Amino acid sequence: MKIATWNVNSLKVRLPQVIAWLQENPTDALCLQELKQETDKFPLEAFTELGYHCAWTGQKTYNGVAIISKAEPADIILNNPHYPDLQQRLVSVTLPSPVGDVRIICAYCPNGSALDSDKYTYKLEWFDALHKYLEEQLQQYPNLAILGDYNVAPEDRDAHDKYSGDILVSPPERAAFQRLLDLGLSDSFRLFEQEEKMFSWWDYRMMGFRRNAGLRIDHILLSPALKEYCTACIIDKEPRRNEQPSDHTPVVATLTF
DNA sequence: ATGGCCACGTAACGTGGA
Repeated sequence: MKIATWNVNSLKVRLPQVIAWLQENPTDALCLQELKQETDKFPLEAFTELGYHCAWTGQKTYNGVAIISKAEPADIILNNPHYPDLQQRLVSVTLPSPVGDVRIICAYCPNGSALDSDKYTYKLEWFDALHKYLEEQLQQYPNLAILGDYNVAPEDRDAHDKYSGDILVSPPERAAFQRLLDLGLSDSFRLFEQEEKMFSWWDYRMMGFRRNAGLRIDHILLSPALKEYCTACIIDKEPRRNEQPSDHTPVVATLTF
């Protein structure tokens, strides 16, 4: 089973790239963030033609998340029942697997903007609410994976030099991320030996990708039960080389049952 | 040369992203 996450920064613009990527990389569950389109504008047919099912929620201009899956999703939950939020950032589904149900959660965590911003406060609150939701979901679903754009680089090695103490790497943000790990979740990327300076996002400006001036902020977290089946986690930098790329690139985990 | 962005909505910039 392959599961993946990709912040596409506008599904309207990136749809051909997502379709091409899926054709090259058959994936059991692909979590997309930043659809930037209303729920009823979602290009369902493009995915159904490829044999995929979809669960999604969108809004105009901002946010929006989707889970594209080979199997039909069950028990779909949109947003966080513990956190009334107009911003569409969370979708959860259950998929079948050889070892039973697997809960897949797709998250687009807030950016936070700046340390003195109201958006930063919102970000930390949002993480607290996510923690509560995950705690509950983990009790219900031992096989759980939460994939998405966390907008947190967990450690110094996950950030290019120029980032220190600022937004995306500040201690409170890292603590919020760590509290998720403290639920028993594992950062699948760190289960394996990896090259140094591996990032999942690069600024469009200042030749960020060329200089590899990036951040690792897109993660796949696995519950203790699911972690046992994880045999690989890679960052696929190829789509970042596309014409008109997203500033994020996919992260892919392999589960071998 | 040490910097040069991108997408959206509404109509030439302002906002947000990270």
